[in-house]
Amino acid sequence: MAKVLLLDGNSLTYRAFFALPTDMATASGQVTNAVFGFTSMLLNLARDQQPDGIVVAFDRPEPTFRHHMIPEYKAQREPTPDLLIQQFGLVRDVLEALRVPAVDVVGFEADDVLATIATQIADSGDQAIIVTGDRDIYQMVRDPSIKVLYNRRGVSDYALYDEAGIIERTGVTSTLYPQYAALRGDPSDNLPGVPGVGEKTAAKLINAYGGLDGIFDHADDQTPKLRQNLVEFEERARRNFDAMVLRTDVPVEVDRKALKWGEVDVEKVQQLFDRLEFGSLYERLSEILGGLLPTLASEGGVIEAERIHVTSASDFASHLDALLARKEPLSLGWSIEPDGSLAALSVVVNAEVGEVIVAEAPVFEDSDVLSSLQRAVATDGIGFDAHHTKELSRGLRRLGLHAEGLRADTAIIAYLIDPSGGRYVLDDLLRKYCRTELVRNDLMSAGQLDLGGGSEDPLLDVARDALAVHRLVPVLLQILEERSMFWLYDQVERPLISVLSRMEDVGVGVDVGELTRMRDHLVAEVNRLEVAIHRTAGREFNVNSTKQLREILFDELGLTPQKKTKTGYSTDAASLEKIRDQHEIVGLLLSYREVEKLRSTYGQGLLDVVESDGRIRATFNQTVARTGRLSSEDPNLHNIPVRTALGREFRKAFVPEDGYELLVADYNQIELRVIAHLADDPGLVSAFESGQDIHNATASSVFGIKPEDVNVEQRSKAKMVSYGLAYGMEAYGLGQRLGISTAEASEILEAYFLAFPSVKSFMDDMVEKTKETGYTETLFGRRRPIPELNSPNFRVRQAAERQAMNAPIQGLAADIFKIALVGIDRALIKMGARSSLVLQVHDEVILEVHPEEKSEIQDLTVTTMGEAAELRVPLEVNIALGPTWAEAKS
DNA sequence: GGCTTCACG
DNA sequence: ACGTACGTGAAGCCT
Repeated sequence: MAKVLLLDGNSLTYRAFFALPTDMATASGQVTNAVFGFTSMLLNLARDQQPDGIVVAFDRPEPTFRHHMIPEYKAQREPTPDLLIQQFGLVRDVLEALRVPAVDVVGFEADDVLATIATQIADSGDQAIIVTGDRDIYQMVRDPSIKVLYNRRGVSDYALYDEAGIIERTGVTSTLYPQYAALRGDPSDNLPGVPGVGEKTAAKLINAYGGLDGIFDHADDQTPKLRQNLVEFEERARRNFDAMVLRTDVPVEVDRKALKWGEVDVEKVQQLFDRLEFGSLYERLSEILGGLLPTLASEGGVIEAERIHVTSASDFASHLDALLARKEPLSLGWSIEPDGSLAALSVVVNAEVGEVIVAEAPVFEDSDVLSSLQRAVATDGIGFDAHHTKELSRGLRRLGLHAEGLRADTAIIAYLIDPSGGRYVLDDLLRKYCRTELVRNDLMSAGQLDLGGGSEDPLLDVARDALAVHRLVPVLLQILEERSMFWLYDQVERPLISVLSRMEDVGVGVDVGELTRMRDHLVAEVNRLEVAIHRTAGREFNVNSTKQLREILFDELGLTPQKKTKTGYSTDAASLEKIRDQHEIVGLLLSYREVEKLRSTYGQGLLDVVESDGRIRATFNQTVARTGRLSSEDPNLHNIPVRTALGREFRKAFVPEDGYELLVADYNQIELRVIAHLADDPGLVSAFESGQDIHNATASSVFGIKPEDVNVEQRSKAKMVSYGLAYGMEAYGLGQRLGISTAEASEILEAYFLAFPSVKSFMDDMVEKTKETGYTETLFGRRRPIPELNSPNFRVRQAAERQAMNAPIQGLAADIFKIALVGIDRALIKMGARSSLVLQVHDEVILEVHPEEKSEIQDLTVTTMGEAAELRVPLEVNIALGPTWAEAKS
């Protein structure tokens, strides 16, 4: 039998407000007496009653009566003070953080809602305890399923009533209480009853005649004075009665399965209780929850590395062995030399006293150290936690160690919790999630000169990192669990770290000779074009300077400016394209821009980063893109040219290891398929199921013509619409890109939404849902907060709406792709392949495959990618092999 | 370090 | 009247 506490939010907050002084306020001046009192009551109740669930109901007047935010409590009272009104919002915030449902129903008061819910609970065989300072609720008491915890006064004076208790207190049974109260009135509420009828008389009359009807039928039997009052005030008593009877048919449904007291939103509780300066309540809550909450900063949370052992190899190995015997995951800190080798490693020994062991590079050459370390970080070992483990695992790999036993990567988890969170520096995370400061300067004695250039003691910092990780891990893991994001972490992001780590190590082969030839050719072209541009302009200038270029084009040559940027007229390609006819220079500039871009970013840029073994090793970021995608830097291998013939040449310079081939596989239209799935649009789904060219099919639907009659132009328009739509594009933008008028673009858009109506409603629903929750969510639980959705700035809000439409689409595509990547890697390991993954580009994977493994890997790649997720439409994969990236593109 | 431009999905 | 497609990273100019 479950026990549920039902609280009257209005009544209790009201009581708390008048019981506690209003000078109780935060440093910033917010009065908190009522919200404090209410929260304190709730925590006491939770502690004393040990309920399974808690629900809080609030009054919700009809909108027409809304001259006040809440009704004047019990009608005839003085207006509710503003200081109290302010705090109702805070009470709701507290409830949200505690994950206690707050219920209100338009047109009903809290006690009607509670009466209804209590009846539902009782009917299903569970127990309800209603907590309120309003005596009307007495009528709801039923043995044994409904009890009332009546708040007599203040915040801690309660009486628990069962049926016997009600009879003892009032002299009548709970069911007769409304009639009793109607007669005697409620002096404390200024509600008059029948004069001359007090508690005793009311009870006597009710019990003698069974109710108001009987009493008024027998009025003649009473003493003359009583009789006269009864006759005179019958109508008042009956009115009282009508107002007194609680409704048990309020349209309200509480999800009983979700009713679980105790699973609080740790992050929100921390933030809110910190803001409200509820340090003591936070401690009490933590105690009630069994000490699960991390310390608040206001409680003086500071951690410091107290004792550091920089040990010899044998010391370090034996320390590690002792730690291994504990069978608990190690908390590690690390630092890496510029060359990528492991510089230092730290391990928490005793977090309480800040004891950490640290070892420096030469120690890692020792075979005992290596074997102990390998046991620590192996899959079948006890595992480890650390920050940014991709870099750590690359450092360990250079020592011949396989760090596959990762449990928590604090950077990755922090990213999953909030992908907009910036750089994920340990100190910041510790402050944010543990309200704890990491002491970074204890060796820096006063008067010592800071010469700059980093920390005064890098080894100590490495030790502190390990302590920070140790503190953070339980908090972060709990948040993942609370948000049902553990699967995404454990099955996708965590294994992906190792995949990316090895891809970075493997790198991708480059034909330096080919690349150099291309670069040289481009340099010559750029020079040729530059001369031509200077000649045409009539003088020399820096063509790469938009500022100087603006002068030439718009001042000296008098060309027509198209649009403005923050600093002046734009010279971007779209603008230049429009004025191509106005002057010979424009075409030259467009060519120059194309060639110069290729020369600098790709020709020179790639040559600059080729390593001595003829390979390029980029960094694949897993904590950058807010949608869940990966990114690539140093160099960016996600934007190697492909759209123009000249640019595409660069892909010929991407080659496999000698004797291998490149295998390229990409998803066909994955984002559109994701839209079809999410919107569940019949037209779009069937277009994909039929297997025909999707843009052709779309054009056919949009323009109302047969698929075979669709011309190139119509197909490209349809394609543009399909993609633009995933970004929340409007008619203007479509028009710009199609080179047609906004009106014409608007017609095409309308036709599209007419042909695929679910797509439109899906987009609208996304924005609506995100406004409510504050974040978008993919099918696999990846979240992206979009707070700007409620911005008062129209422009900001509109941009946020587009993000809310796009994030679930791009995010789900990213989820699917990551799942596929992990799956492919796993399959390669399982078959013991010599072939390796070398690149990934959002929906495309590139492997270098050994000829003998070709067909097996081709099969497993197609299968793994195709089965990465089960959508309403098939996931189609294009795959091809070749001697270069260019030639392996189908 | 901000701005502009442009490469990719 | 204004602004107008999501997500990245790099090069180069300029303050």
